[in-house]
Amino acid sequence: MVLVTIKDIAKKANVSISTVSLVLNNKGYVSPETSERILNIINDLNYKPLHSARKLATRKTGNIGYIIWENHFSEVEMFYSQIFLGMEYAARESDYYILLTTVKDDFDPKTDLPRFLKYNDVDGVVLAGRVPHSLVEYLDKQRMPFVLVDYGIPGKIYNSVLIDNYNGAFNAVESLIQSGRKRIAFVGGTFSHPSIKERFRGYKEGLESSNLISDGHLKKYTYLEDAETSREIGEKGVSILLTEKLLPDAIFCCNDTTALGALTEIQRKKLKIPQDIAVVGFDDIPTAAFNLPKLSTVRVPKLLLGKEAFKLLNDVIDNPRLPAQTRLISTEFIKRESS
Amino acid sequence: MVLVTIKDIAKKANVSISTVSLVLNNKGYVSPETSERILNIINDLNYKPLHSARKLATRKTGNIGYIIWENHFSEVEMFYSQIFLGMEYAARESDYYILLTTVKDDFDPKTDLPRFLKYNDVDGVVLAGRVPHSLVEYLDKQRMPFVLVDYGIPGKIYNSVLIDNYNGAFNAVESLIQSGRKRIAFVGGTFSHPSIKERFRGYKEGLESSNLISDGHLKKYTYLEDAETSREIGEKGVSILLTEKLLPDAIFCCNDTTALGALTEIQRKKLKIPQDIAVVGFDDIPTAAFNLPKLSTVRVPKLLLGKEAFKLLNDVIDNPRLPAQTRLISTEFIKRESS
DNA sequence: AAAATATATTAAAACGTTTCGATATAATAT
DNA sequence: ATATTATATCGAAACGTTTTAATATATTTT
Repeated sequence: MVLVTIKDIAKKANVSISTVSLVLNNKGYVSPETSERILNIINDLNYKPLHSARKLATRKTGNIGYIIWENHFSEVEMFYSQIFLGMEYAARESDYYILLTTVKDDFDPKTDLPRFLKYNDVDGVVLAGRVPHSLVEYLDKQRMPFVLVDYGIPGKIYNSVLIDNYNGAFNAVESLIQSGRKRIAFVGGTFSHPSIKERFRGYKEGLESSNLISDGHLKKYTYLEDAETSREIGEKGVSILLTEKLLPDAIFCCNDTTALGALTEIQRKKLKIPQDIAVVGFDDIPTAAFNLPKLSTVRVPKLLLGKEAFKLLNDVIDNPRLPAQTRLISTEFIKRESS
Repeated sequence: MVLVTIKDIAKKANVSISTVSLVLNNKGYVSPETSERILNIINDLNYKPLHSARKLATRKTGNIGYIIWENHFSEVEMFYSQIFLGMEYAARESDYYILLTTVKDDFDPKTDLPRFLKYNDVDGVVLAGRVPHSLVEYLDKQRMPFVLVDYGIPGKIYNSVLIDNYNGAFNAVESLIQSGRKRIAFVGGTFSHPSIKERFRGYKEGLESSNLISDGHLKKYTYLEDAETSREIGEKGVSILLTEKLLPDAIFCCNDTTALGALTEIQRKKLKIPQDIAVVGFDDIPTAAFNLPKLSTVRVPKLLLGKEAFKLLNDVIDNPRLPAQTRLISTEFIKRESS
């Protein structure tokens, strides 16, 4: 079972190697008859161009890297794995392979560079979620094409695919208001993350647009902690919010993980969901639909995020000096049992 | 910023290309002085051999594939992603890259072959968890080196890395017995999966070894459903088990996902965990530690599974005609709040 | 002292592609 | 009728490695 090469095809078709190559990449002029004959032979012999040879000749690697923070990958939520899957689906239509790797929190470009960057084995990189700024700067300096997904660095403009967090939050709050809620609280972590900031802004302006934001509202009904989001933050946030004389009648959480914690704590305090307090999350992670009660949330189309990131990266690779652009992906409010 | 090639190194070191290649792969005879000189220059110029050129010359792809069933990747649990991460860690010490892809449930080798197999872009493959038998047969026929992780096909012997499910279950049951439980039930799904079968066997023999398995015990206290494991199965199983006159005082679930469902249902029935009923799961998925109550479980070292799979696959690639072998990975019982 | 072996280095071929001219013919414009 | 352009094909170089066989010198064995 020896390898079938382009030479074999050329010989059998009575043409030169160049001609076969031309039909393979459909470039240049090849007569329809020749082309078809070659194509048939390629098919008959089940010929597949050797990746490494091809890549050597074209001086491309044919790979793109996908980098996420280690904690994000190991964590309960599948958020970033779903984005990866979206990329992988998109990649299937291309001839790129995707190399997934994680970076540690205390990443240092000097020593911790992912292998595929160290050895120049990728043509571009997608960075998902919170990611070391030093890594982004490194890529920028090396002129390695890259795209950020669901993250941004304040003051910098990079190619990125972002969730429309503002409108997602705005709409969710609007829905709560429409179902009669008056005292809508906010619980959130990682306030340094731009996405969370935007969700907070959407929450605030949602309230403002209905004149529901009295003096001191935010002071009373906001719990913000600058730590990685977790169920614990949700639990802690709720337990503090419930010390107010006038209890909140709804809680908008910065994401589902936090919201799940909030649900637990509310139940522990023997309050009814959604009768006493409604809860809404953000992201629509799988657990959200399985929890009891089922969590209302803002759905983020994760596969689509991955697909768009892949497409944008391709554009950047093909045209590296294009000015940086941002593509906004819109969300959808999913009403379940908790609101 | 042009590419530094082996030629540049050779020129600067006043040696031939061959010599540089020899030190690069430390093969053959090169004097220590020359070797060091070359190494220094390589370092100074930050030379990295071009992957594609190297792979073209050695007729290897430098990639290995990681295939999992699509549902396993998209699901709540991170089980198979953790195995992937273990492989990725191991791969970092090698010069392999790992290509992750998913296959659909109704996979057909004729049409759905992963791209890296279709185009011969991998040197070997790791298959994790339940996986289409037709795919395994295809790989076998093609003499593509492969390793199964956490799965086996009845009647076939393939290279595989398996969890010691039997002893894990046996020990878990033993621990329940030691804490005084007498009527230990079993709840499980996907009975066609060999791992689950083994867990059941460990459960059964654990009971037998303490003479706790009276006539009709299994009939009364076993709930088996041949569907993909889920929280629902846990809930359903418990709700049925709780119709017995003599309630079980412990439930051993085939995995954590099922156990989480069991917990929910027990709480819904207003029974106390672990006072009335103890619950033990299997796998130790991240959620297990965050749930309320925290789930006792049998920890499966997922990173290690990945690492061992990678190592075994390397052995198989280097020596394809070795008889198939199975490596068993042992587990650890983790006692938390639910038992 | 000659033969055999170990050490050190190299030239050149090979790996399987793509691509750049060059060449030849056919079709169209002048 | 000639010049120009479009169509079709190909030879050869290039991409950056590894590897085989050859050569040369140094060391050891007989």
